[in-house]
Amino acid sequence: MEASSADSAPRGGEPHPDGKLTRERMLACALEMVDREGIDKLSMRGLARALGRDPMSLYRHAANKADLLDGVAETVLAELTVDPNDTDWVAQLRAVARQFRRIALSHPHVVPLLVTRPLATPLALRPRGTLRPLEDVLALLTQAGFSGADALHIYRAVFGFLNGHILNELQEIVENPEETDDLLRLGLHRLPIHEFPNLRSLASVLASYDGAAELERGLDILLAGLPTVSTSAM
Amino acid sequence: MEASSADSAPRGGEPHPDGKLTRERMLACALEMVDREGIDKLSMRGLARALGRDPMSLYRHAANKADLLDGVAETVLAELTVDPNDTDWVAQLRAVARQFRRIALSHPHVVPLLVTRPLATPLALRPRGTLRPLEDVLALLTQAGFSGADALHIYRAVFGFLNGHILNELQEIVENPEETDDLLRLGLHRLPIHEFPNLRSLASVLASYDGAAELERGLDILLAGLPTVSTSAM
DNA sequence: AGACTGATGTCTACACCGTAGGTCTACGGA
DNA sequence: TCCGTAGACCTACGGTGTAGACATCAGTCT
Repeated sequence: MEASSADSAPRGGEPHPDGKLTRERMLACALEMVDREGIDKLSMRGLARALGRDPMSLYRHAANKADLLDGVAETVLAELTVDPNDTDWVAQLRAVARQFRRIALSHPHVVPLLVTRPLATPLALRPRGTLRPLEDVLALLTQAGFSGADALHIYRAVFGFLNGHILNELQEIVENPEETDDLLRLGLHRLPIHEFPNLRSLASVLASYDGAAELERGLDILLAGLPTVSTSAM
Repeated sequence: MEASSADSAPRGGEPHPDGKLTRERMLACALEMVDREGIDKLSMRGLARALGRDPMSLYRHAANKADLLDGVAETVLAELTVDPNDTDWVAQLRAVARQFRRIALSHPHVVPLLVTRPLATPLALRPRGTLRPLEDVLALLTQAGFSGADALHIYRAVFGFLNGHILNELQEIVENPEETDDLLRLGLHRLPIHEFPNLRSLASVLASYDGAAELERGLDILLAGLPTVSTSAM
């Protein structure tokens, strides 16, 4: 008996960790694997191996692999909390934005899921945890006196910008981190000089990218510009 | 001879279209398939079938499947043209933005590639066609009198916003297009009323989303705000 | 002319994948 | 006591990406 159960969970994690397998445990483990090795290294079989279970048991807690990925995205997004009762809506949105950035940076491999999964699913069918921030921001803004339409508009502007920003920030990858010369560090020396003169000349600027500052400046522009245009154009 | 060649390319497209298989032809076919059925329905074998070739021949023109996907993204992005000599940089950026939106909307299934692929590759190793718009925008802005650093900053702001916007716009999916009632059309009736009151009450606003207008308003805010902050904060 | 070389296409094979369908077990309520 | 149901497991099927060996052929050099 022990032989067969040991055989059914041969490699990796504990053979039978303890107690039952819950959706949370499964998602937590999946998140850990994605954080470590990236999305496309996550397989149902590999996840089951890490949990010490049979691959098929996962389907008790997730309908699909797609559903599992949705769950991972939801888990990460659940770290984001919005206080709909804050009376200073600008400050609250800033706080949310900083939070969002921090979460994205600490789970960079999940970001593709965050931006990509909603493209496949109509709003109302998305995992509920995903809709929570939307609902809460709407509450925040209507309590601040905005109409529903304007609230939605502001939500879209802020989160659109936020998604764009973290996509930008996560693209800053240094090729040879140990190099001291910026041009070599970024690998820009391979670009033909006559084809990409501007890009090459920006090596030092590219190397000193400051994501946090960039986010703040974007928010400055956005939050300053938003209320002035919001009602007039709709 | 004919028998064996017909056997090697059994289903789908022409058996041996004509002439050689080029990278362009392969990418064009791949793009077509992605546009039709989405990214994850694209397999090397399926693509080969559609081309009437052996799956392995694809590897003469793409190192990987990843490389092939990069190629598809590059192909699409190549439709984007920037005129670096336009003396009105604001107008030119607006034109680029509208172009970008149009391209993204006509290849919605490629958008995940566009926003996601650069996350894996350091700037200098990205497909050249992908860097072309960046270089050209930098040229446009430095010719307009901006410093390199400011030019880069503006590029990031605009394209970050652009990415965010189209991610937003592509999320607008109606569940039952034939329904007339907005709440049902969007499927919002499934959301528990007491948990998502704000969201549910916005059915009509959600249903009348106008992407083009939204883009213009965002550009208004961004382009108005950008020059005023650009040098002062760096 | 003949040999060599490199690009291109083809075939086979391998390890891995997602998951349909069925079975075994344990348990809680009737 | 019996049944229903939830959880876990096993087997099996039809796919996947791609390594590695081989075939074909155009061109180039001798």
